[in-house]
Amino acid sequence: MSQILNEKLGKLTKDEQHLWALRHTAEHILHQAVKDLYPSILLAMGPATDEGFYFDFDHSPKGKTPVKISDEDLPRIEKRMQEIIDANLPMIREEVAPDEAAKLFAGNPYKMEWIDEIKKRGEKVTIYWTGEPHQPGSMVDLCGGPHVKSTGEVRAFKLLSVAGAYWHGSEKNKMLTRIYGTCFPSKKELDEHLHNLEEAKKRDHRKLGKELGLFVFSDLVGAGLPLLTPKGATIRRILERFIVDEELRRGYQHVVTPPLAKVDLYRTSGHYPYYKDTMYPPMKVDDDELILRPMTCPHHFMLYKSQSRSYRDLPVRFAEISPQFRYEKSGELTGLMRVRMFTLTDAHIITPPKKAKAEVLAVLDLIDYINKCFGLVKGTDYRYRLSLGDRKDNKKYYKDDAAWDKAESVLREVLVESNAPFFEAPNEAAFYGPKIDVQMKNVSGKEETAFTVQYDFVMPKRFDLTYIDSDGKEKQPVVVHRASMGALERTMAFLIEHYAGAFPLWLAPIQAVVIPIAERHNDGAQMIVDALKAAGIRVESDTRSEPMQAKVRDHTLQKVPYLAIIGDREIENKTVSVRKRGMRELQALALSDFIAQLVHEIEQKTN
RNA sequence: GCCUCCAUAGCUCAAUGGCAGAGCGACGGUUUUGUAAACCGCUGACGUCAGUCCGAUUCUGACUGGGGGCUCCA
Repeated sequence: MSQILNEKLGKLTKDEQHLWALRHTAEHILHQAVKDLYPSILLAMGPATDEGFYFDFDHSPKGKTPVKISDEDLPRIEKRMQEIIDANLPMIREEVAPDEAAKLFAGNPYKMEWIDEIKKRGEKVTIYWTGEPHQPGSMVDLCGGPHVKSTGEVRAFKLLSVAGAYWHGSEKNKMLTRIYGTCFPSKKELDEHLHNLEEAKKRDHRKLGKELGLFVFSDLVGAGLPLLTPKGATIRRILERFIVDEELRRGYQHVVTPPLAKVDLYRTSGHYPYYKDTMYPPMKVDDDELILRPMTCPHHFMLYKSQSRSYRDLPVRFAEISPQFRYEKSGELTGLMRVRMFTLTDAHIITPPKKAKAEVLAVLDLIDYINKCFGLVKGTDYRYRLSLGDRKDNKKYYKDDAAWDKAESVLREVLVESNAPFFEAPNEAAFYGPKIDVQMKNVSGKEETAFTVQYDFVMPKRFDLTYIDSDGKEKQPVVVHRASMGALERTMAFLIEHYAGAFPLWLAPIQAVVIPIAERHNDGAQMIVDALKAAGIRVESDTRSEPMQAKVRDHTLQKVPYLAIIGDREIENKTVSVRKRGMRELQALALSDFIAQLVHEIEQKTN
């Protein structure tokens, strides 16, 4: 642990190291303040982070009356922190023998657990004093640092929120109280950071989804079950058509299979024991048990098995816009990001092992193409995660060490060869094999898997998938599972946030609004609408009895890409006055030129 | 699921242990307008179920839904 930290610190610039030390110190000031205000509380642990710092407290130690800390208490804690800062206490490092440390932290099981570990390694314990060592009123904590010299150097900090967090991150352990805060070298930088957080909230897909009328939720329908409005459904339809067309172009065959099946299908696949908790309970129908599908793979395997397959037919690439159902825990649901019924742009590529690598490469190429169309930049907007298994964990992962080694090295080679920025994540694989995940950050900086490519050597065995090779012998293929455009719900959430609701023309649910200035221009406006519709443009006219300024304002707020104003002048000159989103100056265009411009822009998929 | 906070009209927000108020929207009318909000009128809400109280939108609890986290995940 400390080794990893040291490596990380070694790579930081001087300024970054200073920031790290400041945040670490702020964290000590926090727990000192909390201990002052709530003497019965126990310190667990807390780090400095890229965004600030946090600390976990046990608010209800054994034998003590539990205390409750809520957001309302933060100002009080901040005030106490400021007093500690004003006192300008020194931060003093000391190395002590584990047994001596044990005396200092007697009665704190969290610290003792840590000290025991250090003792087992035969190392000394590094502690930090806030104030003079071993003096009454001085605070001490187990900590490797680094810190600034004294608390007075912390000039700009803010506590942000209170949260629950499990000790060691395991839901089997006790839930502790976590306090998040942040800290910067100057007030100005802190304010800037807080301002950025506010700005980020404005592009939250849940807020924009409501403001732009893209989707809603209903208490009666249920949590995690979004209803797409006509506008939201339009975006979804564009995405579907786009991905289906692109996949057909790239040699996929699109199929349709039912979103429910017998439970036995999932027993055969082996999904059932792994996914039971997130699957909806079986429905008894006559003598069968049916289940809403949590994934599509077995359906596609049944299609594959419906006839004998020759090596000449392989790879077979079955794709589907596939609704699937997972009972996510209530606390995990978030807008369109995480829902209980989602639509995966799914496919299963069944291929001889030796062609698997080329197939994975082709999938990465497709993903890069899709992201390019979305204006997403590799490395900044998304990065790859090589999600690996754990040979020791036979419960979570199918046991076949040689197959895992092979599969992981194939995926790693693909990433290296395609020059993709990636990082490796142990213990993130599917139970049937390793994956390459395309990771994107949402508006609050949380990283989620957007798209995925998985190498599967287990299902072919389970389902006895075979093909006849050129030597006439029956062989076993491997399966590449992939979601090229991920789950449409989640992808929409990412796109809403990425574009801040100002969709490029090809994705905009309403591409243009024609605005007649007065009632006598309504017919003229309708002619323009008809012409644009004939060219395939999603257009509406706004014939409300409102001033033109009001109409311009409304559609500007709705982030409509193009407004076309029609009045006496335009009708006389046979033009339209075009106002493009985000542009001040207007363009007077012949109708045919306007249409040509729109059609071109849609084809280019540019902004 | 767990910790914590929240829930007032279609939306954004007030107020209150004793008959809930505004702006926008919707609706009806007047107006027919030159690039980010015309005018008049009218409509409309205390999430659900219990409890405390003479009386609950307000206090308590449960449920439902939502936010911030944890766990989990496409």
